[in-house]
Amino acid sequence: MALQPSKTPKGDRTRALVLDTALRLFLERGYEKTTMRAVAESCGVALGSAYYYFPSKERLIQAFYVRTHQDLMELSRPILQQEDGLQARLGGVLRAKIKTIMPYHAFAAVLFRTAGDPASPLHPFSEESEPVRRETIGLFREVIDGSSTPIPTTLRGELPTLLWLYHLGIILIWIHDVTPGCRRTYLLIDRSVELTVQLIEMLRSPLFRPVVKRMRNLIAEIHMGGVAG
Amino acid sequence: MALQPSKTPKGDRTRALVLDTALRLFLERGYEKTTMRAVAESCGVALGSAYYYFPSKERLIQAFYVRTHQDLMELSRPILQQEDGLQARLGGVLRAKIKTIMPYHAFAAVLFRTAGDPASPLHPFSEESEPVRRETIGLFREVIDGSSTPIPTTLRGELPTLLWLYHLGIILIWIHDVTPGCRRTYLLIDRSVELTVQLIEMLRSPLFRPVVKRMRNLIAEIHMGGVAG
DNA sequence: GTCTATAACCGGATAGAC
DNA sequence: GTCTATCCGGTTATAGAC
Repeated sequence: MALQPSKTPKGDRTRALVLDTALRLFLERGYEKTTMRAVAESCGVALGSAYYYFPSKERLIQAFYVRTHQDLMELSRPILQQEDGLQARLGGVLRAKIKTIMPYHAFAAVLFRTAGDPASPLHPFSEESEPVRRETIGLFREVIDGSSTPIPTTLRGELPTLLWLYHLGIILIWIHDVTPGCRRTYLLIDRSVELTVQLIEMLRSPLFRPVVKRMRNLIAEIHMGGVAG
Repeated sequence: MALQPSKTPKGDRTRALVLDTALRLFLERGYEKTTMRAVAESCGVALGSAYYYFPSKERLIQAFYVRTHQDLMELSRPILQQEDGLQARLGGVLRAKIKTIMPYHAFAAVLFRTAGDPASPLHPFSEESEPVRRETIGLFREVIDGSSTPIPTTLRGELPTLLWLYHLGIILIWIHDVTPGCRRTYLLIDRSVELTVQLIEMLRSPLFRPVVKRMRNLIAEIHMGGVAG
């Protein structure tokens, strides 16, 4: 995670205090309006101390990613134990993802705006995001592997990464969703999961052999370029 | 374009001067390292004057979008006049797009990092981007309409927007492309255009009627939510 | 070596005089 | 429409305390 805990218990406590305070203030007044000075003051440490633990304001966001990711992993476990249809597994995990980030919807825009910036340590394809990305892709592999629905073997290797990209798309839509309770996002999850499962089932037909093969080559090319690699 | 040129010729000149200087400095030393003070100093106006024309540093980027977009429209005209196969038309326009933005590859990251931020006036789905977006989607409509390749009628309405999204994906890959001359991006354009055309042709089969219908509903849902609407 | 605190620095943005 | 002066907040330097 590269967010190395400090060496002493005291440091750990201070670190957690700063992070909790920051996330709370982000929720209360948004990211931009929360100054580092306010975070430090609000939890009774000096500005320099906050920077000792978090080298930049952005790093506080990374901690947020890690935190909600852990929530997702926990929420997913019972789902993957109980369900065995692909549709229920995939839909369950996606709904769980939205559930974990829902409290932060008000300032989600800022949290995810680095998504397009390869220079930022926070964008989903970056080195720093690698552990979380790997785990999430692994989660989608589990979604597939534990499912009773037969998967086209030619696509089995790539599918987890594709589903991860798909889940990024859902998050993008959630960011823009203004319906109460983000109903629309949940609706879109249901609809698109249905469609996705239908497509996956179709792709098993030998009719699609050439198209699937071409897709695989394309995905392999993209991987070589470093994206999602 | 909402980048209203000012009423007086003098203002016009100053405005253009600031913009040209800014883009030049962005090219020379990158976006982050170009300070507004440097832009102002470098073209002999006061800092406040630069801000009189561009209310924020970000707005200079918007001017860049508009400029390269105009380049694309011009480059596309001869292509669409000469080619009539879908593959040649789509591929030609996408290669032209990359050509127009290629000089800015070094700082492309920054230019496009707002892609995920709904709060920014610059992200592709925003109100301010609407004119450019509408024109670009129109360009893709022309790509389809003037093509000799038959298009599944059920998808004809949505296809331009889908192609526009696909072109955003290509740009995302280009941003991350480190191969000399961005060879990989051009290769991926060729490969993915081939695949896309093949998929479009397949979707004409009545076999796909239910899937296509479901896709249409899904896209309509997303439109209603405001994304790409 | 681990942590805290204070005082700058730097650059984006704004106010208000002319 | 152009300027100067100033604010504001992220970030950094540094001096020391434990």
